[in-house]
Amino acid sequence: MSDLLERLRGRGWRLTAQRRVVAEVLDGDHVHLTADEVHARAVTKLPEISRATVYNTLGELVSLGEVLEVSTDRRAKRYDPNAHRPHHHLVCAQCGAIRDVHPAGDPLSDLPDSERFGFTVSGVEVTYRGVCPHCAAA
Amino acid sequence: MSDLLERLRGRGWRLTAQRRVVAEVLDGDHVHLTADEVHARAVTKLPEISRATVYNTLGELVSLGEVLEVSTDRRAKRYDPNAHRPHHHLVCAQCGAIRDVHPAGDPLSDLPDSERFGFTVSGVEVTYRGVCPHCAAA
DNA sequence: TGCTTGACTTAGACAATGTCTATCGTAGGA
DNA sequence: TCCTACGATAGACATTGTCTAAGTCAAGCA
Repeated sequence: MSDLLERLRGRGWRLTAQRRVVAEVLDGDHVHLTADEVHARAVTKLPEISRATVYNTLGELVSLGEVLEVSTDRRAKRYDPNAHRPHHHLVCAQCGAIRDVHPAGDPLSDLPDSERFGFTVSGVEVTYRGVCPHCAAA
Repeated sequence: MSDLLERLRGRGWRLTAQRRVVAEVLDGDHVHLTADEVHARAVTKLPEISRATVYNTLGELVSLGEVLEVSTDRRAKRYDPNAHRPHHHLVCAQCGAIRDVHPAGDPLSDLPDSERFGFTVSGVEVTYRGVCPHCAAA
């Protein structure tokens, strides 16, 4: 994580306590947190941190490419610190659990020119839907 | 569209003026409308239709499998009347335009068991991102 | 070390989207 | 035609995210 802080510093970031805390939260073992969850965890470390700051900081991390935004449902964006390895997501339709997955093949190459309608296609997101073992057992 | 109305009737739907109007709007040539856009168009045909009714009706159409929910951004769900032919979506990152696309290959078969983590995988959504010709020219 | 400055943070209002509830209306069967 | 359960309605409410104006502070510089 100090890697991340150093990288950010190198990009001209002012290193404030709030930003440090947000980075720490994302570095924990819980992945795919919502902005609100990030805020909740950040508050336990720095009670006076505001919601706007968390949103701002997450937005900055995303635009710097350090964190990915994931939109697997309409409820809330989730933030995926695993930005440096391309991957897709597998989502439980019942409990919302998310796993990173690495399918074979490249969906981009599956889209022929005739299906691109003149678009400059730059990326693709794949979301698998299913039921996780825990929900299936219940 | 009368097809659709007949199908719905066959499923025990009560055929009200409001539901008829929502179905008509979806049957128009504009695809991928948001709930709000559907409401706006419905109001021109039936001024007293309420927002809740549009939401309810769309939700019912979705659960009946007559319409697909599409979530290409965090702004709003969109409703895709093209539910009977499997397809994916190509979205302009600038203006939000959406096209239906039919890529080759089947992403489901690209996900090996070792990457399923015990999930029962039932579906997959693929969203291509890019810039449409119109925005590229601007 | 002690200023200065502009970037950062804050609280809270606001906006957009969607959901819920209590009440009223009506489609369709008897 | 009348009844009744299902559907529609208005509007409050919830959630998520954005914006603004004012205060605060990290980092560079003397």
